[in-house]
Amino acid sequence: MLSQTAEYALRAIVTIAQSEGAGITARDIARESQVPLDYLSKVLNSLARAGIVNAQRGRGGGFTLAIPASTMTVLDVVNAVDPIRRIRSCPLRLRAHATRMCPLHRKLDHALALVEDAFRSTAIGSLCEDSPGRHALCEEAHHVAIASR
Amino acid sequence: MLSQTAEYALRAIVTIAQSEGAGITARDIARESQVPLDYLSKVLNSLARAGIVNAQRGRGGGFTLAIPASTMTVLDVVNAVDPIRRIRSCPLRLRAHATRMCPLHRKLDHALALVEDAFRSTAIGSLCEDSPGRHALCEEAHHVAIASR
DNA sequence: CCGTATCTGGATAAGTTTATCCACATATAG
DNA sequence: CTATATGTGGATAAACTTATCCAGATACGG
Repeated sequence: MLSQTAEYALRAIVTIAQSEGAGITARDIARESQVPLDYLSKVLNSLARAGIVNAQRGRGGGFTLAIPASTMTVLDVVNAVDPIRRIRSCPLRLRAHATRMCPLHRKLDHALALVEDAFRSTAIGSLCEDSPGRHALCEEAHHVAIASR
Repeated sequence: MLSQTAEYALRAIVTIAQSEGAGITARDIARESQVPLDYLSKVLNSLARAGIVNAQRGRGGGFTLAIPASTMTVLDVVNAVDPIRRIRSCPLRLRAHATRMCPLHRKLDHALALVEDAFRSTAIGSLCEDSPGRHALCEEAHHVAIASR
């Protein structure tokens, strides 16, 4: 549902947010978030142009958040690289479909709205807090990794 | 968010559902739902193999729903052509990310769950009912179409 | 000023989705 | 039985996304 690019962008943002504001290089982000460096560079570039992160070139450079993690939302990040496109008019563009297709597209747009709302109400900062004992996903991944050896 | 293929499949299903159970040819579905015929054929084929529709070859043939419109859900159709893939384990597959990436993926999966629920709770039949006065999308599309002349 | 670390961005390739073309199988009407 | 309408499916192309490579610009440390 989410593009690979958006997934990478979110991983990168979380990694930057967790670097304690000190700045972190693309190379380190790539390693920590398991994203191919060269592709990540493009993504980070998009985020910089969107004003989501600050890029600092040269020795000692790297990336920092341009917006506080407590304020920046998942939606901000997703929209910067791969905007959620709400369905605002019938793709068929025919009045005749007012009673035939549009109930469908209203439903689909409603689902998009749910996602948009969920993303908008989730601050990046809230993804960086330690909440011990509730790490279901990664625990499971760990077991799977072991099982598949 | 939804693939073009899923959008086409849903349009096709709604069109079949509205054909009053008499059966409708791929050509007619393509015309009514504004989907390229040759591509639609593949999609209909997938739906047939998934048991969503019945295909009847030869003269007088066409497609009918294999499940009542009141029972078939949007999720059934979407999953037949382009399944919603929930995030059941951390894509990074590292225990070290239990506290660093997984809060993100839990959130993303939660959004997927919202969409899945919305799709599962919407029967195709409910998209075929006339509900006069609430056709915002197509009305707007009509205006846009006029304005862009 | 020099050397190196870093981001920037163009070029290209690989992979996936979407679209098109067309020969063939199948069923019905007459 | 023949002619025609229809779905099936393989081959191919076009478009888009994702990935890789690498030369260049920029900034800092010494």
